[in-house]
Amino acid sequence: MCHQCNYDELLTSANLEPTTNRLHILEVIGNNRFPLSAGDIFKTLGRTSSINRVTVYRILDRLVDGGVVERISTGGRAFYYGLAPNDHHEPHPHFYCKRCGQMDCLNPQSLDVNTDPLWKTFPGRIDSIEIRVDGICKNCLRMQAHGKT
Amino acid sequence: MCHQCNYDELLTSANLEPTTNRLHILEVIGNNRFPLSAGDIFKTLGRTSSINRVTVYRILDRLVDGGVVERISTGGRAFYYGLAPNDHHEPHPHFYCKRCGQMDCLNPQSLDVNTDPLWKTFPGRIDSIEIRVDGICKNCLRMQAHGKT
DNA sequence: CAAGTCGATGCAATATAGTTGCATCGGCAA
DNA sequence: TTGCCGATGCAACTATATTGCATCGACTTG
Repeated sequence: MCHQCNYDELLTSANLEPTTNRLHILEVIGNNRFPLSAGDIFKTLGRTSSINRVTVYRILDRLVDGGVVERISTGGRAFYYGLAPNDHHEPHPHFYCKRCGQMDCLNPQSLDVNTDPLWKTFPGRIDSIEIRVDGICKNCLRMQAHGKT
Repeated sequence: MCHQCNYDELLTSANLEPTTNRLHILEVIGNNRFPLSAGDIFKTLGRTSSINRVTVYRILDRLVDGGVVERISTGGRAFYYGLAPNDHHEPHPHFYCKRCGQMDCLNPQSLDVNTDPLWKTFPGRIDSIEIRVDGICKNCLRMQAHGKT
């Protein structure tokens, strides 16, 4: 959830016209405290407005290109999307529950990573570093313990 | 490339019969110095033997379940597979070139990660931590510079 | 205003990666 | 011999994402 980001501004500063659809998508992503898949976003939007599935994909591509939104790979098949790191959002690792597919944001401090050696020695261009923790979330563990697998 | 791993042994110690197909797949993965996608593996095998696409997927699943092979997510759509960390193979981060799709193994020392805070505070079960660096590889950068985009 | 241009969007078709259901084959045990 | 079982193959299917082409509406230019 982000009370500090002005979505309209985020869009224009990425050279993207703030169309209704784009704002809607950005709001859905920004108002969520964990990353969502394109499908999730499509379903959420479908409840209130009418938008084409393809448009969702296309807008997500543009948002990612513009650096407004971050594309996160899961241990599963779909990509997830969250607000890209900016003044209000530190980069942070994610947790992916292999059982329920839920993806969560971890505290930026929960992993202490020193990337200096990499930047000094790597011969190509580095755009981003993604850290994902895979496992079973608290909820699924509890259900499993109760035999409700 | 692994001269130290005995693939047959790796399989049996994971309670998997060392069938020809399994050995072939494990060899392809182990003899490669960077992770491969299921499609890559299928194509490689197809040159010398005849194996079904589905069998490749199924064997890969078993190998991952058995902890012999590691499933790595890319910035792209397919999973990649490499030998799982063992006595001869330290866990290490990977680099994914967004241009050519090539995935590379990075030196285990290239990133210095302290996971202690996470293990202490995380309420669920942690199975693995995946670190991926995305960007453009040396080769693609060079081609770009020469205008051969 | 008419004509042209362009980005945003929609719809249908297609591509890609992976999965499922069911049949068969070969080895091994009863 | 018979029955069982895991490994494999084949075809169909699913989920996710992408492409091609048409349309619409805002804006520009004459």
